Amino acid sequence: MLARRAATGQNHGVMPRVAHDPLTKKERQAMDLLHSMGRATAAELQERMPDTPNYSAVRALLGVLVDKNLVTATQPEGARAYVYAPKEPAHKARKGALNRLVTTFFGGSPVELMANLLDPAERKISGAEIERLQKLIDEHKRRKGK
Amino acid sequence: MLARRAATGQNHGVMPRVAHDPLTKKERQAMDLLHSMGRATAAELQERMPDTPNYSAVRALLGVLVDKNLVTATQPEGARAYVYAPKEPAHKARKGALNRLVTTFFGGSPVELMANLLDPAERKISGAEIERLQKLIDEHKRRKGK
DNA sequence: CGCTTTGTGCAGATTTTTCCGCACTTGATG
DNA sequence: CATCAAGTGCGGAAAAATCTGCACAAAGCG
Repeated sequence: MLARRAATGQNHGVMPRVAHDPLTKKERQAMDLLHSMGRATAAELQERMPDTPNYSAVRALLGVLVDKNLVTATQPEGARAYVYAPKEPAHKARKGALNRLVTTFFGGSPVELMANLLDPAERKISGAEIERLQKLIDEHKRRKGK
Repeated sequence: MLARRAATGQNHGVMPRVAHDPLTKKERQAMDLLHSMGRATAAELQERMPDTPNYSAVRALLGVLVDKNLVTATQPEGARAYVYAPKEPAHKARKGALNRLVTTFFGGSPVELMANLLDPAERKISGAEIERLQKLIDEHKRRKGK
């Protein structure tokens, strides 16, 4: 695929689509999956896709993602199948998603979000985890306070 | 609109589409806005929509959301224009979004997420906020720890 | 009243997404 | 070497989403 090569390596002739327009339904699914998986081949992704679409369909989907410059496709040395991965570094993607969530659901207040995570009697958080969290907060206090 | 009436009130004949299938691009935008706004008329929503689509387009969009049973359309007593609002109670919507985020970006670890919110030297959190957070944690410790 | 504004209810047209098939290539296998 | 399995690169077709343009109703107003 021409587009893939262009997106993966340095591209000259063809400026890839700007695409800060939100993603398509399937595109979003694929991206989320890729983010949680780190990287995957078309086949691997297909497995975890809702309604498991046709292999060709998945490949096509990945193709547009590559065209949009959101995903890289690289061919591992000894392997035949392309491996796809989100182009945006994980930490940035996280930050973005987090900000979006905070503003659309928690009126811009991160603590409000955290409250939600802590509160609902859902023992989702282990003691050890809480300790870690406590340390983070201490740290934060130290850095900021005085 | 027939569909709207059916969705808003008790619907007999027509089972609305199940629709926990992911939302469309525009649908997602609209839902997010509605969530952050609480409620809005078609015109109000239109204003805040990216690329400000045609009024008819917005109305159509809202229409499908109503059909999918994700949004209610009610006609306030003295007013002419319908007012649209997310059907799912805010706290549930939040929880859902949060869970999704945690699993797709933070390997299922809420604390990892919080760390991200605390860490990056981004003074997003005021001292007072931190205090509140600290209290929440104390609370959590008390409830859980023996 | 007439006129203007703001909305509603369709019914399609248009544009995007999404899906699929097929010819071809390549590595493995017996 | 013949055959299979797994991939790839298109090229459209099929389905969905999105947008738009009326015609008509109800209020607001000079």
